[in-house]
Amino acid sequence: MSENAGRWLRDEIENSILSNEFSPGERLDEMVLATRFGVSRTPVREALMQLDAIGLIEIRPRRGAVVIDPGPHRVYEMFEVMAELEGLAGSLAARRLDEASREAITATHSRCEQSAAAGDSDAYYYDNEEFHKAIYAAGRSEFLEEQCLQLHRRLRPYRRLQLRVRNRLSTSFSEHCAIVDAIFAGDGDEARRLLRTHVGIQGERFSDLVASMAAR
Amino acid sequence: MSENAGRWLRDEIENSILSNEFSPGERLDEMVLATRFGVSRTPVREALMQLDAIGLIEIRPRRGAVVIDPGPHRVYEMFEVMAELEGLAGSLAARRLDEASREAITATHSRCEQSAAAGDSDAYYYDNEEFHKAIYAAGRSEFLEEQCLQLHRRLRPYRRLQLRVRNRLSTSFSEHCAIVDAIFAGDGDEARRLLRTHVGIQGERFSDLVASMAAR
DNA sequence: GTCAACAATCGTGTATACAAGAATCGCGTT
DNA sequence: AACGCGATTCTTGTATACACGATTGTTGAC
Repeated sequence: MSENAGRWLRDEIENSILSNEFSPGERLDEMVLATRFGVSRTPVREALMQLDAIGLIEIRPRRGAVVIDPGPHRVYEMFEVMAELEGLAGSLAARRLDEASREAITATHSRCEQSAAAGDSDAYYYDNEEFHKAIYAAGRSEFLEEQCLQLHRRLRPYRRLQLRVRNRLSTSFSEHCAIVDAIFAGDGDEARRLLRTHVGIQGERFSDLVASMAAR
Repeated sequence: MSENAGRWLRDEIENSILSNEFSPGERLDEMVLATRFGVSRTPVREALMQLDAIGLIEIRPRRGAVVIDPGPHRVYEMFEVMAELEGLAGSLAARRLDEASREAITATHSRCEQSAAAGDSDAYYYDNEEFHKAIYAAGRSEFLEEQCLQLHRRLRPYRRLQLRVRNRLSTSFSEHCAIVDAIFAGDGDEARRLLRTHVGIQGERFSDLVASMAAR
């Protein structure tokens, strides 16, 4: 456990929410959490306050905390913003690319290629994350990178669902190829455009998302 | 005071930080805050946890909380992200504009015109905020609107400094005019482009920002 | 039988007490 | 006189106790 219980609990509960162990709408009882993690209510409350500030849960005064249920429309909005931020990261990456970032992108990109070829969607899920993180880092904007990582984290469960859709693996990878080309060519505008459409969910992909969310 | 002390304190301390009453780097002593606001340490700690989660302060384990000092470079990065988000809001606004939003934009825009004509930079500062908020709202994306408002809030002190720069008022207003035209014409791409350059700080405006930050 | 009002219970909000690590100050040594 | 080491003090981290509002269950009246 981390050196202070509050911080540790925050991560612990956050992971439980993002891995769907606590379902959206579920009530989070302070005493239950406290006994479950073997601490008093104080650090539990501090963790909940932080999760409320981040927007993962909602604390209604005197009525306890519940896991926020974004709903399909809001998830769509979040992907829309994510697409925009990733687009910016990509355009910055194209302009500021250095040797280390280039290698990081190449390495994660080829790992994606292998997973896609193997049809291993779980492996691709992980490699895809690393690929995108490499692009965030290549943009050389700490604030942007943090924002991207945070949103990426929140959207993780939905992204996972998305990947299970038919043909998504090969489609995703071929989009990656074009993105890498644009970044390596220093074409910021093209990288931005490609990343926006890659990350955003338009047309039938939105129905896919809704369907997979309803399936839970 | 709000119905619970923690929430109230969070807003109170947040405002104190954003209005520069607590300077960047300053140490926030729990007992001092508690006695100052007439409460115990418990709600103070809860407020601090939330501010830490938002990114306004940093709580170093066992060593207390300090107000984060972004530094010019990080502020630049934040404006860069803000520009991107506002660009998205503008493009959405252009596509989804309805009568109510159109009127809100028109109203705030004309208030900006009056303040700019009067050379009243304090009034313009406020009207400008409302104008931008009207655009966020017109985009019809709750999540995006929230993100915009939060970043806008955090950048408020620096924005204020910016406005004092010579000629900025009239320049800003003429940019507003073009933005309004693009949105009302339904030209999302143009609105996006104009807002990006309007909000972003490039070239000499970055030096202006650094200079005004150093002046504090 | 249904609805409303009241009471009991449960859970959150706040204060306080205690424990433990960090910072500080003083003393001793070189 | 300067530096290092130790004790003291101060502040944070956690637990517990208490108070108050919300929720729920029960009883009574219509």
